Amino acid sequence: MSETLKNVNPNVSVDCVVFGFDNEKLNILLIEQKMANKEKVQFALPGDLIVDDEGLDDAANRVLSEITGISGVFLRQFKAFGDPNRVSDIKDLDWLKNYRQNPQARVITVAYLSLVKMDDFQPEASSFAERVFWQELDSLPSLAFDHNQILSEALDRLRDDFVNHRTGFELLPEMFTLGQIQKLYEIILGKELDKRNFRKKILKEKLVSATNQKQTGVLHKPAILYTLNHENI
Amino acid sequence: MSETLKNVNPNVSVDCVVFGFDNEKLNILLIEQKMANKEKVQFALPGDLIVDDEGLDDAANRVLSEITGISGVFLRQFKAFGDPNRVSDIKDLDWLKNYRQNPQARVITVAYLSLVKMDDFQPEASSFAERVFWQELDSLPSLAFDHNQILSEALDRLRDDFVNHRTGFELLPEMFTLGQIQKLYEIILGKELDKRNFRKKILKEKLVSATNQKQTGVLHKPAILYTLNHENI
DNA sequence: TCAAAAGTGTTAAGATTACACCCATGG
DNA sequence: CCATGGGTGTAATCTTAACACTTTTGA
Repeated sequence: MSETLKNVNPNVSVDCVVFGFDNEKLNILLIEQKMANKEKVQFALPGDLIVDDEGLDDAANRVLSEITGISGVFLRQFKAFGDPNRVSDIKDLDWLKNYRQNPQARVITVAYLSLVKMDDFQPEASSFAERVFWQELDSLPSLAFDHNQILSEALDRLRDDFVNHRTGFELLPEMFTLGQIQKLYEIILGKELDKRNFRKKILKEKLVSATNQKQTGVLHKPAILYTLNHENI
Repeated sequence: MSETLKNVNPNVSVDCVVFGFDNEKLNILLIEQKMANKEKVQFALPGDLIVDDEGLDDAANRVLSEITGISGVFLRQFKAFGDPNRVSDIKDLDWLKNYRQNPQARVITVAYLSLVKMDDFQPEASSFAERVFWQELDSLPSLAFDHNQILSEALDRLRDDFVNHRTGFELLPEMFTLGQIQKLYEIILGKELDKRNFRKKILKEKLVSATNQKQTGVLHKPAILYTLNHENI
């Protein structure tokens, strides 16, 4: 570890909640902690202490990249978590003793949120991660620290941003069908939508433009392919 | 100062953006820094380092109370600010040397937001505040650190919360007229609203109930007084 | 009688919701 | 010929926006 060189701030960390979309379900990027005692292994969000000459946004990008190999995603700050006991649960003690100079230090974490296409990224574990993997959101394990709580608040915020601030379109392929974009909405919002009403709305808002191409090789009527209208998002 | 006793965390502070409503304008609670050299005095948001056994929300309430005497307000976290140079501007050096054990320490601040009725609070300066006062939002001075930026983001968030999450009704007196509530909206949103449409909407949403009382002593047709419907907010 | 804010309805346009059938393709 | 998802329109309801005159009071 290069922590001694980098002048780590012992009191402030960042944690990254990266949602991944695979056209079917929402997933969440988790790490398995690297521990000598296999019984003490836990799952966690990728996150680590910041270093003293970087901003919070930079720290979030660096940490995500160092632990999971994922870089170039848009990470958005959503909340700071600062319960004085958030890193003093007995379950987390072994990990802290292994990886923190001062395991008792109180740590405030600034949580970041992102939503990506799973296909675009090949997570590779490094640093204190034994393994990095995508976990389906509807079968989440219990996580280290207060990471279940952070994740739950992240999901609320993700949905809010998706409807109110039109984020999330970057999840679509270059060309896509109206069925695909509807499915994206349904998965993120966790509910079904009316096909005709959905199409009317998307087309009226001019979020997408039809190309002159169609799907091929599908076992049903091929759909018209659309592209994003970046100006109107 | 009791900082040495309280085990202050040198790296994390809270700052409180308290908006005050006086039925006419939006104001903001500022302090004037206590400094021997009167030429170095600056205005700032009330804020200070956290201590190590309190949560962030608790810290915000404590700090606001210690510096300004104001307590019992609902403070809502809205963003962490962590630019590595946010407390290293030359203009802030004298204050830091006077009041911080380690003036070079990098400080991440967690910013809180509140909106109160000015009449309900009598700010009283203590700690490093020479003076505490309400400043009209449309004639803001230049502030210490990055406090102008924090304030600007707080205002965006205040407006967003006001329309989307129905906060702010606590600013009304026990009984109020529809004209008063409309003015509240107009001041916070910074724009005029149509009287008939506004009334229709407020009444349809059942946010308020008419009482059988009216204004007295006004130089115009007396208005019906309303109370809040707390269930529907 | 004047000034000041209260109070009041209608219309047009746009947005939202509910709902059912035929179409084109590959297997 | 069948299974699959693609594609389409209408009517009812609700929401939003624009707009002007009369009322009640105290000075």
